[in-house]
Amino acid sequence: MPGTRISLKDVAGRVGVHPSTASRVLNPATRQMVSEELAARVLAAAEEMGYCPNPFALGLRTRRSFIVGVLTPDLTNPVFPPMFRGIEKVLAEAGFSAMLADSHIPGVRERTILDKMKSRWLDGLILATAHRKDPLVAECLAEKIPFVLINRTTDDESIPCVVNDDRSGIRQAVEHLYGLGHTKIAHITGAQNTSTGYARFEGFTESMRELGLEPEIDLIVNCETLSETEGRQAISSLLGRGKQFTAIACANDLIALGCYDVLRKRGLKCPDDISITGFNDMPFADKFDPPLTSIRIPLLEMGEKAAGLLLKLIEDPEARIKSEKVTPQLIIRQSTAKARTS
Amino acid sequence: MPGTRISLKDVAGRVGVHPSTASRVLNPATRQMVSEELAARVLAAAEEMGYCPNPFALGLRTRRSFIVGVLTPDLTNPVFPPMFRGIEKVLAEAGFSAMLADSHIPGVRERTILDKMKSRWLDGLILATAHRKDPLVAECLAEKIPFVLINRTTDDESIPCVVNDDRSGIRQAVEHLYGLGHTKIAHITGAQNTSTGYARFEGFTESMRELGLEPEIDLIVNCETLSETEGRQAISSLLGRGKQFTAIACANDLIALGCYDVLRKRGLKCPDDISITGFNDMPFADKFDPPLTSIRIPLLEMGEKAAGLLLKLIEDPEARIKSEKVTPQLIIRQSTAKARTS
DNA sequence: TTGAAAGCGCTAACAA
DNA sequence: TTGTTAGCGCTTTCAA
Repeated sequence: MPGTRISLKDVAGRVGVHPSTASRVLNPATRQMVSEELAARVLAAAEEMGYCPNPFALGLRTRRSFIVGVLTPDLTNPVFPPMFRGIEKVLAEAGFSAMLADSHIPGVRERTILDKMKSRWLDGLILATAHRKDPLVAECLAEKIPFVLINRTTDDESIPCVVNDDRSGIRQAVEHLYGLGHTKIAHITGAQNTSTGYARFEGFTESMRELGLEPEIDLIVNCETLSETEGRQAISSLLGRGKQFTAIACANDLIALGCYDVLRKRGLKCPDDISITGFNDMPFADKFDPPLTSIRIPLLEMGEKAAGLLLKLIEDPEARIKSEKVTPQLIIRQSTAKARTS
Repeated sequence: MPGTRISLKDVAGRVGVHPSTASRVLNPATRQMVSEELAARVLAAAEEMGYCPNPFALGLRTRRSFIVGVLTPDLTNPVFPPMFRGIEKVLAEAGFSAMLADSHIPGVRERTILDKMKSRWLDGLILATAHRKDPLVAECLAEKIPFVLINRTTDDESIPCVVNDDRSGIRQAVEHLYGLGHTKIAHITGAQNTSTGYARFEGFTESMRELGLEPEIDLIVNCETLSETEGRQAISSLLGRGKQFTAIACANDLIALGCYDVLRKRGLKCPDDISITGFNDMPFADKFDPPLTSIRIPLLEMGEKAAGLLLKLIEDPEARIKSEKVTPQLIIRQSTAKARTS
């Protein structure tokens, strides 16, 4: 940026030492090579002159940018801003900045974005875009790029990630519904090629069986995208099958909202006719009509943890990183109620 | 990033030319200096070898990073993700990337973030954090940093910005309420040290007067932060004043949601007892209870325009940039209804 | 403990 | 039209 451009040479000149000496002082790791008295003078001069290392020159030498790339699949999905905030907070504390790209359109744009991020020599990547089998993840792995997955992971469990315990989440929803007397419970899934969609689906069938309820194939509908639109289609399909059910466990809040639309349009009442649970506990879920029972995920914490893992990995690319799984919590509101005994 | 690190020298070596020749070919602006035949060979080699310029070396020479910094005051406020998406889209098309920082806590963190962004030699800045008198904006101006304001502007109208026509927005709300028979209309403002809060307040009093309604000081409450919490406090204060009113024009949807809470807790009905309008038309405003009448802002378009202006400014820092004002639109839902004639 | 010198990869002024 | 050279600002080896 324009303005003050004080170089190391300027600082060194002011103190009357060689630039390399000034460099040694300004780098904490090499500071003890320099006499205390000199170091103090250099430090004072640097401070006074407002010295600030040129990131290009620094990067050219050290191949480090102190920039981390963050890839989100859809920033307007309210789960991502808190995650990003957590990420950025931890990064900033460590002197890193975050480059954010929102792929929005899956597939082609993800590819482009990754290429661009690679070309920028970032120090690492946080990917919120992973699929269960993801060529981009495989590529990062092959190229030994330090990276961490967040929110979703891949089938390869060795990859460092920070995810929510989706099985636990959906189980809490199913048990809650069962506790209200529901036995005919439908599930609208998330995309099965994402770990979240898949884990929630598996968690659903598992917990149903544990309760002695056989999950019925006619009561499960797939959604490829977590959106209101797909939610509307899904519940319409469900209602069209003529199979009775009194509750739906949705893989996501947006899908639940899509269900709200269709129920209202068809004159059905939630929760009187059909109970609905969401997933994510998005902001203002308590303001919906009816307030949505959902699964709260510690999003900020996930972001912080992901950034923490990545920083470790950047420091030592060979480090054994332990993935983290955070625990979600059922938030009961008014979209779920006792099953009608009709 | 690790992996392939093909330098210009490598490409030149393969073709058997001097690195500077290869450089000339790879830079479209200087390509015509090189014979077509040679240029083609260099281009082919670069492509084949997957050459990608080292951004540090490039930046060191050209002082350009092709990175733009974006500062938001609160990314979890749903107006910002669409803006960011618009920004990033236009930037990406021009080969730029976006560094995002969310100040969250106003004041101190904004300062830190700006300092860090400056230290990174970004090519420009998009600030969504501006206050009417903003020392950071003044600083960017003084240091001749290319920057554009988005969403909010400052009192100094010469600064390039992309804002919404807030006066028009609030006027639409007031006229809508008036059309429903409301004459005792309250206003919960946004922070008066932001252009949005101030313009909405001014727009409110202006349009009230134009309708022959004198805005009453007792029916106007200030909010410093656009949050549900402050909205709750504001409407509580309003209700406590004992002055009658049948409608509230809120400066923001979050404030309106805070109002919902208090009304419900006190057993008052919206819109039966009190009509409420929001501002921003946040996602899912149609799903609230009741669906919120609000002012829709073309957020994506604002982001795109802001990025467009900034790119112009980066290309020519002396360019005369014309600020843009986008037009909002009233979206009528069920939080507003005919005034009771009691 | 400090200074000198080389070089990271690139561009641009100057030479040929 | 192409090659040579210098240098952007920094770190790091080597020498003193």
